[in-house]
Amino acid sequence: MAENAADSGTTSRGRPARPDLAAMIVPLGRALMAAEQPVLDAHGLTMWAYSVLLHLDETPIRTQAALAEAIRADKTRIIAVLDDLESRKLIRRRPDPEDRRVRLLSLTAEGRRLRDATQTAIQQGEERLLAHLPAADRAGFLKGLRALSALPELRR
Amino acid sequence: MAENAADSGTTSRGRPARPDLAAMIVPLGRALMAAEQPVLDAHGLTMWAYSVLLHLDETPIRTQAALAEAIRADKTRIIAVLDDLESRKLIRRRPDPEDRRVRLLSLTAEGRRLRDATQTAIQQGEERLLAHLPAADRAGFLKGLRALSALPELRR
DNA sequence: GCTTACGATCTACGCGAGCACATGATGTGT
DNA sequence: ACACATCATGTGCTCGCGTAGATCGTAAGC
Repeated sequence: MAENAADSGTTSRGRPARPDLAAMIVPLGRALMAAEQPVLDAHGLTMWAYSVLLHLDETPIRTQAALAEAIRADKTRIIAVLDDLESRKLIRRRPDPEDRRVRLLSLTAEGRRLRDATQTAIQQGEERLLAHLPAADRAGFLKGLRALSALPELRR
Repeated sequence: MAENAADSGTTSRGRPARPDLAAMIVPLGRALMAAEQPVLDAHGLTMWAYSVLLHLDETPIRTQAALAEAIRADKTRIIAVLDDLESRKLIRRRPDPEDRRVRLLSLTAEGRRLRDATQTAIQQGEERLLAHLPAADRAGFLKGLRALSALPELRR
């Protein structure tokens, strides 16, 4: 069918049939972050703090360096974030009795509550956006997005 | 069906059924840009320069400020980029006879050639990624992505 | 015990990006 | 003519971030 060239991404002669993926995805990411910002502000969290809360009890995180890498933050930058979260009793940070060099990080009940409340609010905003898509496109988009996110090629 | 809760984004009790969109899209965008970088280097273009070439004859751009806004760049930053592109004869920049304050920007033939070559190379890389998706998901992903990119809510 | 390795922390440096303001050339309204 | 707006451009400030190196406490191997 005539769509074949478009499906493969380029027409037979030169000019591509779609914008670059990055040219669509990067601005979309920017817009999503901008939409998140007021929600985060309302919950008293920075992006980094929110990232920390999100990742904290997903995978058992042992070292702060590991956490920093997981959320793609600099390990020197994460410290102030953790200090703040700890002082607000959202996370716990105490020396591992097994190896007192490492600080064991864990969410407090309050931290978990705040994370859930924030994430719910954020995803409600996202749902309003997704509502603009026809159901089929929306499902396909999410499925494709999750699959791409899981690709090891993009992990690093 | 059991998928309904997941489709609406949250389960009945609290914890969401999917990662935040931004948490998937932003890293994906980063990865795509990282994948683009070597290609751009090979073609002697920066991101900004490539953005300029991409946008230049899509919409009739009159002022440099308009171009800057279109590619979401700072209008003071774009000048050096234009200087470089002009000195390499990839774009033309000359005063509008109608209004000699504005500089009319246009792609040269060589600029168009370089843009096409670069974009083709970039999209080939993207296609290798998309190839990991089942055809149905891939089509749905692209369709959803294009629809979301076109949403006016995200435009600004 | 000594040496080496590792984790957390701090400080200093540099880069890239956005923002605000100034300037010079040019248009436009009165 | 004069006041004001607009465009391109330059300059300097500030932020956020990443990198590198130093320090301190702690482990682990010899």
